[in-house]
Order: sequence, then structure tokens, then C-alpha cells
Amino acid sequence: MLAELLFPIPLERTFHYSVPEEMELAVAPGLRARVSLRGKTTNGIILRILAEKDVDLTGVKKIKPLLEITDDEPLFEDSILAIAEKMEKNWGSPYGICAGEFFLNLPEEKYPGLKRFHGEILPQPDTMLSLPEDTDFPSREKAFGSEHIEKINHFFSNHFKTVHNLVLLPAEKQSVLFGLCAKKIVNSQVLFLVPDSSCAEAVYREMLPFFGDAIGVWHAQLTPAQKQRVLKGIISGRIRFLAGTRTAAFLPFARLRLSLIDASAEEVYRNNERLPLYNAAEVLKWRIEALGGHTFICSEFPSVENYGRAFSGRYSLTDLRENKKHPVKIESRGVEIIDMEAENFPGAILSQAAADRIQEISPYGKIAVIAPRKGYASRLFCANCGRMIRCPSCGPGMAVIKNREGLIELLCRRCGKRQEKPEKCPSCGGAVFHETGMGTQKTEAYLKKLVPEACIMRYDGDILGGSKQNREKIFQFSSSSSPSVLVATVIALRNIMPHSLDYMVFVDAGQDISSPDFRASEKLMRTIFAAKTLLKENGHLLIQTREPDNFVFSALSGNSYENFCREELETRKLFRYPPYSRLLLVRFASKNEGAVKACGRRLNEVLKKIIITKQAEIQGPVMPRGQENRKFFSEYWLVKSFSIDTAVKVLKTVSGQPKITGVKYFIVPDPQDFP
DNA sequence: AGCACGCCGACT
DNA sequence: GTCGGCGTGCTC
Repeated sequence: MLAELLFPIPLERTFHYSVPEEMELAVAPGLRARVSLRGKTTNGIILRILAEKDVDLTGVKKIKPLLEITDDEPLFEDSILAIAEKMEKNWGSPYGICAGEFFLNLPEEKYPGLKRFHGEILPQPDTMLSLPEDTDFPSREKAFGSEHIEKINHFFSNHFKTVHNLVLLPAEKQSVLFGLCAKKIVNSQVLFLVPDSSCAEAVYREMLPFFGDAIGVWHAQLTPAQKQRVLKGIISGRIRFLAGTRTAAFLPFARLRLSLIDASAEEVYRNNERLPLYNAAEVLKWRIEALGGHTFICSEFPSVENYGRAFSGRYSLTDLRENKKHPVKIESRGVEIIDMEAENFPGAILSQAAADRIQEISPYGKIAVIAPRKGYASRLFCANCGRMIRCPSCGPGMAVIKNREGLIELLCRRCGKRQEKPEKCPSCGGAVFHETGMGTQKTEAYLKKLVPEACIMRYDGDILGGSKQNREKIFQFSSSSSPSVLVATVIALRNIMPHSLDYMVFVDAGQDISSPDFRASEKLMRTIFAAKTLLKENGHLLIQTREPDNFVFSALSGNSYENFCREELETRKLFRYPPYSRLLLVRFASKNEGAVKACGRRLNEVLKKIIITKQAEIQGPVMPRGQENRKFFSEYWLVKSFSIDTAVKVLKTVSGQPKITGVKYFIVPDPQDFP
């Protein structure tokens, strides 16, 4: 008798070991075993049990025996091996490390005296969810009105879909989620997937009074002892509600049937730093589906892709907001869009209207001025008339770059056109130009002149990240009632208290709208909707832009987020972007420009051979921004696959390409950032 | 991944 | 003459 074992190391193959007679009864797929591999004892996962005659062992010197079986029974009730296979297909990491991710936090030794949960032994919900008397937490009935209960019953009926988008306000999240849990927690476990450990702790603290011993929290900051305690609770079934970060999607739940995903920023669930690559939200959806449960994706602004899946009927979509009119629809009142190209002086940092309002409001109110990212794609303006130099073939403002010879050039990020700095301004014939990146520092200097008396604070999220000092600055700005002006980049927005601003200005919105990032308009849209919620009732939002023709801005006036998504989906369909395709980003980098070009040519050739007609499309080359004058040369290609099978094939083929010395490859399935 | 084997540069 | 660089190759 042989056992086929898998090791969580980047090997794309399995190994066979003989099963000693005394282990024949105990051995089973899904258990772990200690074996000797290359002279070292290692833990492997048993995949299959086979007869000797069924295995081709030519070339194997010696079959080693299993040394010890370290689990009494499989720790996972679902087929995690099928999920690992799916992970490998989707994101290209070796099967062994994908499967290994499920065993990462488990101790290698046997669990002393730990018995896995079997059957329906969990307490009844009424005994468990009795609310403490002295709490102002809304009662279950109140939190979950009859209308909602009906909807929830509908969600859980057998024939319904398994993935649901819930549209809800952050403030409503708690009560709706509580209702969902109360309904489903009877005989199962719930995982609430959150972006980071502080969110996990927050949810844990909020829910603790209602779930008591039945709640747990999971994130990377737990000590090993705390982790072991939580694991025990998950395996035994004691923990019914777990608030956890992305690694929680791989824990050995006894009876997981419901998952809630905080989708306010879905890209955080991707694991890029180390192998295996995955998206924890996606993995969790598969697991829940395999177990016959339900997933709820909760967000105030569901992603365009999730809207697409809802419109096509794959997922459901339900608006649970009590006041549905509120911010998903931007009322034209209070929002103004200014075409900076039509201003008196188009190259100005602030329009006349913005300057006037800031002077008027700064003595008594709170103002936020949102500048584009520092040093980001600076533009060339005519010093005489202020016009920005645009791409002559396709329209958007061109980026000023230094090429590898150190000379200034203009580059269109949409079509890749390069040209020399023009001699004369195409509009007025002026011969003097100035480069402007309207970063926070420049904007701050401008404001100091405009309103010298005002208290001006600058938040440099790009430089100092989320440093304590910076956060404190924003907190002070947000919480104090004294008038002040904050100059910051968009990343500061999430730290500003809702309904605290009198006036907000976007200095130059939509700068990157023609970048290769097809999600740029969606991101801008969400940013603006989120920004609106930071304003006081009578607050005012001014959006300055130099790309006023982009449909994002027409969609903004009096339109709803849902309509924007519908329109955006049409565009995605037309240009075949997700959710209408799967993307693979392939980047080559080298000191040798010729070698990079050769890699690009070879990629095209290789893909042409394997792609069945019209099943995929290749787009490129794109030069990553900021790399124009580096000594390393780098460019990337985007492969769009129109079916899962093609995507799998493309990923496999590209990953399997032989390495070329001196050229570095970066293969990113499902890319979120476009360099 | 790890760890051994293996063939070329500056050192007690 | 040796110590050690990290380029291939293998793991039942």
C-alpha cells in the first residue's frame, strides 16, 4: 500500500511513500504524516491511498515508509484539496503551497486531547443570543424589521444563489449582520472577513457582549498561544462567530456555513507578498459554496465587477439601506464640477470659484483640499495661456517624462505616443512652458498665500504612510471644532470623520483616468461618493478636472452609483475588461532593452500558438510609469482571456516559459495595480 | 523551499 | 595551494 503525499514547498509534484502494516487502518486522505524527505523529517499531506501496481515508480531509488500519522481524523470537513487545485489554476502558485496554506497555523504535533466537533451539538440560538438588559444595541426584531426577515429567509431558501451583494451603510452594517448571524448561527459557524487586524478587533469587541464565549478573533498579531486557543475553539465548534483577516479563510472550521465579507476595499484580500498568491474573498466563496452555505458581500458601494455578476444573475444584489436615497445618489445640489481647461488661467491650482469660497469659509469652517499624488505624472502647461499639452492623437493630457538620455519628452499614457517638447504652444503660440505636478506641498504653499490667517495642515500620506503623527494630525483636524484647512491626498479621506466638513475641493480629479488601469474611473467614482459622506448637511464639494469630457463627470451630475456601474459595465464589455475577461499582466525587466523587446516578441509568438481563435487577446507593450529614465528597462503586456479554461492555459504557458538570464519576469494574475 | 554538489576568484 | 561565491539540480 502506498500513500501519495504533498508537501507545502514549491514543488509541482507529489511523492509516494509505503504505508507500514500497522498504519494501514489509520491512513486516509486529508491526514498529515511525518516522513523523511531528502534526509529531513517533514510533514506532508496525504492525498491518495494507492496500490503498488497502480503507481509508476521507475527512476525511484528507494521508497521510504510513513513514519507517523499526525492527525486522528481530517481537520477539514470540506474538500480543501479541490480548493487548492482551483487556487493553483487561478493564481498559478504550486498546488503544494496552496494546500499547505490550510495547514500553516496548525501545530505539527498531534492535538493533545482535542476532539473535532461532530453533529449538531451547538446551543440553540435563543439561549445564545439573549441580549443583555442594559444595552442600547437594537433588539433583533428592531434591527431586523419584518421586511428584512423576509429577505433573509429568501436568501436562505434552498434554490437561491449562494453569493449575495448587500448594499448597506457602515452604520447599518452591525445590526444587519447581527440579524444574519442570528438567523444562520443555529447549527453553524460564521466567518466575518475583514480587511485588517484593527477591523477584526473592532468587530470582536462589538460582538463580544452578544456572543460571549462563542466569538473569536483571528489576525496576524495574535500570539502563538492565542492562536492555538482560537484554533481549538474553531475545531471544537465552540467558536460560532469569528472575525478574521484573510488567513482566516484557511482555518479548519468544524461547520462553516456562512461568510460575511467586508467589501469596502476588496483588493486587500489579495495575498501578493508571499506564495501562494490568492484572493481570500474568492477562496472563502468557494469554500462556502462547497459546504452548501451562503456568502454575503457587504459594501456601501459594490464594485463594478460585483454589480456585473449581479446583473448577469450569478450573484444576488439587495439594497438594505434604510434611506435608499442617501449617498449612493449624488444630488447635484452641493456638488460642482469645474472644467479647469475653460478657466481664466487653465494652469492654475485653484479655480476662481474655489479660491473665493476658501477665503469666505476659512475664518469659520472646515475645509479639505485634495491634491493629486505627489510627483505623479506632471503635466506641461503654457506659461502664457495656461493650456495643458494634450496628446494630438487621442486627447488626454500628456505626462512629462525624462527619457533614458535625460531629455524631456512627452508621453501619452493611453496610446503610448511619445513626442518632443513642442517649440510653441498649440493654442497661443507662446514659447515658454512650465511643468506642474500639483502635489500637496505646492498646494499648501499656494493656500498660505491665499488665506495667510488660516490654520493649514498638510497630510503627506505618500511619504509617511499611516504614521502616528499623521493620523493624529487628521484626528485633530477632524475632531476639533476650530476652523482649519487640510491639504492632503485621497488616502487621508478615510481618516476624516463623516459629516465634519464645510467645503472640499479636488484640485485635479481624473488625472489618471486614461492610465492603463481600467478601474481608474471606478476608483474615482467611489472616492467622490465617499468624499460626499464627509461633508456636513449643507457642505459643498467642488471637483476641478482637466478631463471634463470623461463620462465619470457626466455620470456624477444627478446620477446614481448603480447607473454609473451599468454604464461602466458597457465600457468594460466593449473593451473586454473584467468581469468580461480574466487579466494576466506579464512584465519583463532588464538592463538590456533588446532582451526585453525579445521577450515581448516571444510572448506574442507563444500565445499565438496556444490561443484558440478569439479566446484571448494580448495588449501592449506598456511602459510602467516612472521608469522612463531608469537604468533598468521594463515593459509589460496584458493578456485578456475570455474563458476560464483559456485563462488557466495562458497562465500555465506563461509561467512555464524558460528563464532568460539577465531578464526578470513578473507574472501577475488578476492584477489590481498597473505600474 | 532547502540543501548538496560544483566549478572559478582573493586569501590565511 | 584553500575558503567561499551562488548557479543547477534533486527530493519518493
